[in-house]
Amino acid sequence: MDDIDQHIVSCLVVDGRASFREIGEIVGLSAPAVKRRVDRLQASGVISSFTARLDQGALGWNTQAFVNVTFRNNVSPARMQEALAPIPEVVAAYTVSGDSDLVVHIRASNMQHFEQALERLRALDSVDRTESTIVLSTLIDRPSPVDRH
Amino acid sequence: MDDIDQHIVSCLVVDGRASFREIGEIVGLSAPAVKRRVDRLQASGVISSFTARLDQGALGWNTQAFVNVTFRNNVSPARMQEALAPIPEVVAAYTVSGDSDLVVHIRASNMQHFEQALERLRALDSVDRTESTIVLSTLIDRPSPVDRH
DNA sequence: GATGAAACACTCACTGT
DNA sequence: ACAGTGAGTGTTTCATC
Repeated sequence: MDDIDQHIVSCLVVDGRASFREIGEIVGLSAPAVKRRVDRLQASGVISSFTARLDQGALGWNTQAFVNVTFRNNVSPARMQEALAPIPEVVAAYTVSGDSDLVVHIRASNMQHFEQALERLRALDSVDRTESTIVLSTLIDRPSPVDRH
Repeated sequence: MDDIDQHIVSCLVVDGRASFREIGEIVGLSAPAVKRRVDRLQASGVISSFTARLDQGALGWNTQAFVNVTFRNNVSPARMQEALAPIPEVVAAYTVSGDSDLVVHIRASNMQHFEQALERLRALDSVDRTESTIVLSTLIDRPSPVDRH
């Protein structure tokens, strides 16, 4: 992972469908050389996948919330992940330090739909309390930077 | 935005670099027909961009937190967005209903780096109080579903 | 890492429905 | 309005140096 790799990755974050030749021109490499590096970056897991970013508002998923979950007893992160993965409305989940044990980011089409998803959450074993923070609007939502730090 | 569009979009979420011919085979269309639809989906904003998803842990950005921000006075979302955009550590920001006014998702390379970013946040005009929730581990982080709801 | 060549994909204008 | 076809161009992907 040298400077050129970093440059290639930042190109692909900006445009995930950029051609290898195009990237090569920017970073000063031939297309096959870029391909080999991208293949290596994917194999090593630095690039986990390529995806289309959607404007969720543009197709109906207008309701989102952060749900702080508190457990009754100790639950392993692995078991919690298993339990959350089947709920499609859960787009992200993090174990956290602080008042609650888990922060779950939920996306739904509307409040009724959100309530359904929340009920599925609350029905999970060991869930003691949930506290929802409804999102009013998304100000920023972007990939994290690749830059050196 | 019919069923075929939805199918195409879900293909592109799974693999953002899939070829139009490949997608066409799955959804039962020719490559040019798929391209025309993808172009239209981008123009209409349903697909906002294509990007590489990175494993942030794999290159050093191991610290993340949710910061609940409370304002002293009323601040317009637009002005808040302007103020937050230049801070690279801010990967997401939402106005919310509840105890605080804003939830800011911050990613940094370590605690010291996070503290720097937090100080930049706290230095913004009209920021009254911040309350940070440190993320211990990421259980789930995935694109939201495209399915009908 | 570069080059060259073959296979493949993209993209256009055009045609048909 | 939308899908398919065909042709020209550009891109990917090898093997080789």
